[in-house]
Amino acid sequence: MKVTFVVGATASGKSEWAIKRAEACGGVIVNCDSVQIYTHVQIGAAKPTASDRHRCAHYLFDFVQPPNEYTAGDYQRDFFALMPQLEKQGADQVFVVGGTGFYFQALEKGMYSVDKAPEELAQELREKAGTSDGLSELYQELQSFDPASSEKIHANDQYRIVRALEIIRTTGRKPSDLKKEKAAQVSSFPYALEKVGIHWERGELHQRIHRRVKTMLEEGLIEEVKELNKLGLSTWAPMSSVGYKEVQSFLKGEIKTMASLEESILISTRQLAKRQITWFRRDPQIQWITVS
RNA sequence: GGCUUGGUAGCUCAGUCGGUAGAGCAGAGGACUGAAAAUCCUUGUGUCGGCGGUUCAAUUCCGUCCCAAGCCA
Repeated sequence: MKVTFVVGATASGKSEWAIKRAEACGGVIVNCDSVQIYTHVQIGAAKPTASDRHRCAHYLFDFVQPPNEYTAGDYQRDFFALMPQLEKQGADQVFVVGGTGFYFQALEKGMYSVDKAPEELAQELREKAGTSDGLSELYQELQSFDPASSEKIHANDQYRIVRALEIIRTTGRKPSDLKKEKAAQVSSFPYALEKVGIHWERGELHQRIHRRVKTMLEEGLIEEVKELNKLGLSTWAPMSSVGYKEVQSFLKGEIKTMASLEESILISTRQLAKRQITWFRRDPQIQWITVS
């Protein structure tokens, strides 16, 4: 079975490209986008439409129900559970499509397994990291337990400091050692792999993003967020993704006008695209193509 | 037409009691092992509206003109 990673920035046309190819060779599409895995978020997530899904089989879309949240580890497990099924069904070409570099990395390089940190611990660490004194204490703790990790993590990076200490306190191991051990294992990706990236000149990409954002607003993104809020999902993970968080601010009155709502979604989307490009740029195995 | 307040980085603005300027945002570049559409780092020379004057020196003071907003006619 052959696997093709289809990567690129948001709005680059990855899905369309992959669907065409899949149609042509009887392949299937597997999602690799950290928002499109969730149910309920529809317009802002830019999921494939019903008619797209008739064109070829789609997997790992639209299946994580609230209030569940999902991680790269979950994704990796679900992916490798799915593949034998696809093989049994006779699929011989799988297109893994999305913009979440971290998830692609989880597939290719694996994830070292650690027990989940107890919720109370996570809570405690997060609270402490919220104050600047607390944060620098935590950072010092990290420095003394695992200097190698602390060198790679910036003192302001709350999120990574908390995560590293979760691992240290629950397993007693150094994250840098876990990483080293994992890297030493020769666990290569078990399928024939090719990587394709959809490339756009920056200005053209920005135009595509502009069109997409306008369309999302026209199709009722604001209504969608209101509905999700009614269901009590205002703090659910996908609600802090691009588009959703800006509409939340708009509904709270922090963003005053439609024009500035559109502008701030545009800015966030461009920034997301830039981060995605930075992520994929460092992988020399990606074959960049242009489409028109 | 008169008065007032402004005109400083792409945008919003700070500042220089005269020695040619800095923040936030945007932009650009980067990091990334269970929230990743998240989180974090690096990066700021621009006729300081134009033209004159005073001065060793003007973006800063003075004059004048232009532009914008407000008030009065």
